[in-house]
Amino acid sequence: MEAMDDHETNSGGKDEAKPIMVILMGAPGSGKSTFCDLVMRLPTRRPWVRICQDTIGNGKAGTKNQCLTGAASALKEGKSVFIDRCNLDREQRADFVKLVGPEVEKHAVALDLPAKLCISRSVKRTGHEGNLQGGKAAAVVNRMLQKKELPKLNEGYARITVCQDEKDIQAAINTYSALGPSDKLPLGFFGQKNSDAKVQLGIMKFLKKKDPPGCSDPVTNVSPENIQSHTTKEKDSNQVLESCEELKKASVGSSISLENAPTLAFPSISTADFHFNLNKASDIIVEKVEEYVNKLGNARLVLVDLSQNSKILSLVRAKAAEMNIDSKKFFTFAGNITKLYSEGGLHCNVIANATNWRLKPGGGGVNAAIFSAAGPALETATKARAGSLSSGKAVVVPLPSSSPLFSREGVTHVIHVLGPNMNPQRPNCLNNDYDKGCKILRETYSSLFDAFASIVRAQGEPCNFEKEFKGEVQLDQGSRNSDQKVKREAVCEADMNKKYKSFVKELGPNVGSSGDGNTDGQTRKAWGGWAQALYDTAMHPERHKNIIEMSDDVVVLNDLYPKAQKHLIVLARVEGLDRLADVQKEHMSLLKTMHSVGLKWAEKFLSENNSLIFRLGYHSVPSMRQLHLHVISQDFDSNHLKNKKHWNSFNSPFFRDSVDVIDEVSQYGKAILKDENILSMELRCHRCQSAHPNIPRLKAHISSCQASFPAFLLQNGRLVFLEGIDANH
DNA sequence: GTTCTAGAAC
DNA sequence: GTTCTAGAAC
Repeated sequence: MEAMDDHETNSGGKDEAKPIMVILMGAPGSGKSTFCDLVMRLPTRRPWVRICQDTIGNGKAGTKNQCLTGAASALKEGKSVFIDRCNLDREQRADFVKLVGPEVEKHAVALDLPAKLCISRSVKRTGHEGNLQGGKAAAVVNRMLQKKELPKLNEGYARITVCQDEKDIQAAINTYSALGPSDKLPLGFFGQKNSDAKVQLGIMKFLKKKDPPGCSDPVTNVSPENIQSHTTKEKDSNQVLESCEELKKASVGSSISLENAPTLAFPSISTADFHFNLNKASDIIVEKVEEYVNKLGNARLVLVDLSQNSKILSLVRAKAAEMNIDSKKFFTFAGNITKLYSEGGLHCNVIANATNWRLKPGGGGVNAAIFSAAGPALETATKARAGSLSSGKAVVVPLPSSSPLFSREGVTHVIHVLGPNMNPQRPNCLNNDYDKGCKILRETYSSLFDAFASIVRAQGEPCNFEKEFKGEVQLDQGSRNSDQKVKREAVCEADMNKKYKSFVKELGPNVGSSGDGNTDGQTRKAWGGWAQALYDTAMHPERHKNIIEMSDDVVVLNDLYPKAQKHLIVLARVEGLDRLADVQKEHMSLLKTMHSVGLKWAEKFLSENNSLIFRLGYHSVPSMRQLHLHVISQDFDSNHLKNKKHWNSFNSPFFRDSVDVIDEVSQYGKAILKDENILSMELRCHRCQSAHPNIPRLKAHISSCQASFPAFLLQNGRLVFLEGIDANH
């Protein structure tokens, strides 16, 4: 909570007094009323009004509407308000956020204290305004806490403070009581999450379905999106169940937002240590962003600076607005670039590092911060890519999964860039030659955005897919510089050994007949002996039992290790069609046949058990040779489902729905594949999307979760279930 | 794909 | 101490 300990108020601007609305949230007993009392005790500061649902009814139980009316009129009078009610879930808070326009800054202060503490306080107290005391309190608090959703920036708050202990609360009280009538607080997300949170972070966060869009406020400097489920820490299974219900509501009608999109977070290059003129730099940033932002499909660019009062951010913001740059695809963000997800809820899979020519840690600023946050893994991986960097250039470093930036923040790549130096105190200064400086800075941003584009393309984002097939040259900024080792393969450093081993294996006797050659520059694993079973079944079905249907095109068999009550495989019988990556337009009719055969079986199972729900699809990177379609019921009730890979191979974008594959192949001539790396991402319920720390807990949860499936799965026939039987239940 | 198991996490 | 994961062998 460094920010609050410093009493970071900014009374610099002589703005006229502007009221703010502070929405408190916390269980009974968390200390909301005390919080307000303590802040308001100081008469010299900002005029405050406390809107408390327990007292607003004048003896009778107050209503939410009374609170809304009360808050609106206080704000109209120019007073700042505290909304003192539990406000534990998003829906409860939403009406207050919507109450007034962007002219009133909305803050959230969450008093997120241990349940035990709130309960013991509630049980003990007498004379509570809401008359919640004694034995009943425990049950009520418990029930309420199960609904708890920590506030997120995308609900519309300019500032969020999460307090998890008394020290945090005191700091927040200090912050708000020191706030004069025209002072402004730094915006963004403040407050530590429990470091022992059970939430596993992985790349999933870039891919998961999101809250409905539309909460973005172009005036503020915060991301329009935020974390979905940091609230799952320490939840017991009951609580998770409860939150299913909430998510169920939330998932109805939600649409896919850009939060899934690949995102590059970058600092302003050369304007800190290298003293580049801010005005000129902001022109170049906006110019380059405008040039690239529409070439990047859905991918997003985010300019990040540590300070909310950052001059470069406000310059760029103003110029970007002038140029009408799509604020969903480009925005500024005040926060620590190494903690964008964990502290700011912003998902950035790629971050740029303004580094030094030696590509070494240290030197202060962003470079020191990124190297330090990423751990030694980044240094090693960087060394493997390049030994030095010249200005104007960029080098892409895939971040090993061992790096905390990868596991905690979900950063998969760091792009090092070196901008022009205008600081005479530093080596290679351009002596105020801004002609040259601007030219190099432009080149730097081009290198950066090209490098990002190459990552986006390599990840096969649908939005960029078409371009890839129009024969655009794959840019690999990282291997362009002459003074560095050329490593074309965009694989994680951590995978190098494995890949090398499998390459060596490939030379051995185990190689399958249909070449494991390199198409499109990607290394392919050789098939182990154990991986040939399906191939053999396809070629010689007569040698195998367990086959339930056979034709010239396909063989259908029960999966030997079913991962659900019903799990079968529709196997293609074409020689040389080892996996989805081999599928081309010429296989369209085969794909359709496989789909209809799979569908027929799903329908047969449905006729026997109408509560089943099926999904048909392929693994992006199968373990077994020979193209096969999985037809799997969505109960995942099976002892064979044992690990993360099992789960994620059926419940992440790694699983490619047959309907989508058919669309993609017909449109682009091949299917979009996801990397195996995503199999190590966090475990989330396929229905309510709640996160779970391990497989046993996940399985316990899914055995009873009845939440609606995400909207994505309910579309385009991705899920197969009986008409009239609602897949939501 | 599974099985086995060391050692991390609890 | 037990549970769980993840890597290697097959």
